[in-house]
Amino acid sequence: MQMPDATPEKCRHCSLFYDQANFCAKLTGRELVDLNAASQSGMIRRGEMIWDEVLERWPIFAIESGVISLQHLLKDGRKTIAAFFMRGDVIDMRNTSNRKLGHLIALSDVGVCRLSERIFDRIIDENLDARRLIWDNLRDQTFRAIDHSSDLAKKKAQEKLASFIFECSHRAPQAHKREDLVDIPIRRRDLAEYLGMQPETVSRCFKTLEERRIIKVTDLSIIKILDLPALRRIANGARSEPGGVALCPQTGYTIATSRP
Amino acid sequence: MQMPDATPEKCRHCSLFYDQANFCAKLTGRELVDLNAASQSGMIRRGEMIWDEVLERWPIFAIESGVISLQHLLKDGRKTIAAFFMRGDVIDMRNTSNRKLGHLIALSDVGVCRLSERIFDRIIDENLDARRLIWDNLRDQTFRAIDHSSDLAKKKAQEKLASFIFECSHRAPQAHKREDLVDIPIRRRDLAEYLGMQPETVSRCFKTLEERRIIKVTDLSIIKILDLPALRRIANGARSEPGGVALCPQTGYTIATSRP
DNA sequence: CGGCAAGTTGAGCCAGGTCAACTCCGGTGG
DNA sequence: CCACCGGAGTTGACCTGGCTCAACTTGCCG
Repeated sequence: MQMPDATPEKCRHCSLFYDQANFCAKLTGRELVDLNAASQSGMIRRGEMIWDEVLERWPIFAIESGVISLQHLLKDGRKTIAAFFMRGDVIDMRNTSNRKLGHLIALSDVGVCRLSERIFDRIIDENLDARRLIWDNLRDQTFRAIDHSSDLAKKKAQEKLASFIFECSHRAPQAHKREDLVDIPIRRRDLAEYLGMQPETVSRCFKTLEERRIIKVTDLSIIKILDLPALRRIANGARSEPGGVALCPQTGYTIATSRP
Repeated sequence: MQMPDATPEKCRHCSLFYDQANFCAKLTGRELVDLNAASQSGMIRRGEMIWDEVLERWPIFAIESGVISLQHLLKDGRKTIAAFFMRGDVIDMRNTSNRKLGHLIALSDVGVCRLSERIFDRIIDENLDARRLIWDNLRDQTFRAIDHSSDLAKKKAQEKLASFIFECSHRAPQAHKREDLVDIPIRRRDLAEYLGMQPETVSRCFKTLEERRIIKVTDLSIIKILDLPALRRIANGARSEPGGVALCPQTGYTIATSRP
């Protein structure tokens, strides 16, 4: 960016380049040119998966648009969406054991930029800003996954759905965002698989939330939050009493300070 | 290690130092001395939590022994163990949003080494091996969390338990490990919270697996695997038919190659 | 306008949550 | 040494949230 004229043609049309919070925006002109020369961008259509052979050749890639999912398939056909990745996520699939994790399947049409392993590593080595950003992104992925685990573990169907609405809201691109409108970027059935429930149950939960005047489902992909505090309470698992209950009802642990 | 004599006293008794797969083993003598001088090791007893103030001061630490958990508490008192960390894990809790994630609570007596943020960053910047290792560790944490999510999402109680046994087996320190003996480092109730089920259900599942001659529970913390293939099948969700069913029973997706 | 995939609604059922009683253990104090 | 206690784990009986299966509606695309 110190040399805007040198910006590769491809990158000039890529949203990753213009969003300051993304990897490409942190690169110097030279780095961008090098990375771009050795990388390739492409489009994956909804339902397509990234084959292992492709991953072998291009284990690192950035999502430019759309949603891609990491799916597990159980032997008897049950399917789970274990995580999904959106614009700005950089996915590093080196390390064979990780690749056994599941299949990368696009949940919508997805724009990806496959990065050259060699150049990527070189940039990570040399460019502190870029390294920090990648590191933060990976840590975000970690904590997001951990968060999701805890949603799945103990929450009821409605609570999971409420959490999911907030997750969508937080992860949506910052631009043109309205507080009360949330975009659901994936289909109901995928949503169900992500939350570990049945499409029927998802449908029923949306209905209940609408009946309780907490949300309004405008069209299938956009919901409007009518009562944010209520939705937040549900997401946080406040079961019946809206307020008044002690926040930390001593669940058996003797919580003491850890000696420093 | 180029200068073994310079090895700090503390480190000479620390298991992290001797295990080649751990961070400290990758450091040069000088780095180890510097890091050690600015760090402090300590012990956290079971049930104690790491307070936010301590985390503020020491956001990065390595686990030397024991098991520490990241717990969420729902408003109505339900509790979840979202993840747990064991020997060799390096936890980086910088970035405020992550800290809202939950509480770090020891599930057993835990030895930690709190690392100086400054020196840690310096080493990461300078030492390629160390950086790679930390990066891999973080990526492991990510994929482990994702894996765990998918366990929670679609698996039945027994299947989750089977998966958990394998998780314990994989994560156990490499040394003195026998193929068929698995150490369960946490209590039943914590296990239940990790797997999103009730202690009663955990107990019942262990019983069923014993009755089916798949495992043997020697004492509460050690189980012996009697029929590994069967256990693996259960963990992978092969519902009834042990074999013969098609592995990928086309569940609706048109799976096509992604254009490279 | 037909055809197909996605989503919704309804009815019935069961895995696992819930509650209560009981056992087993290690620590403590008389 | 034994009686007592409290916390962890187990067992049993019951009940319910959400899964299942099937029929229906809606929306999209050629």
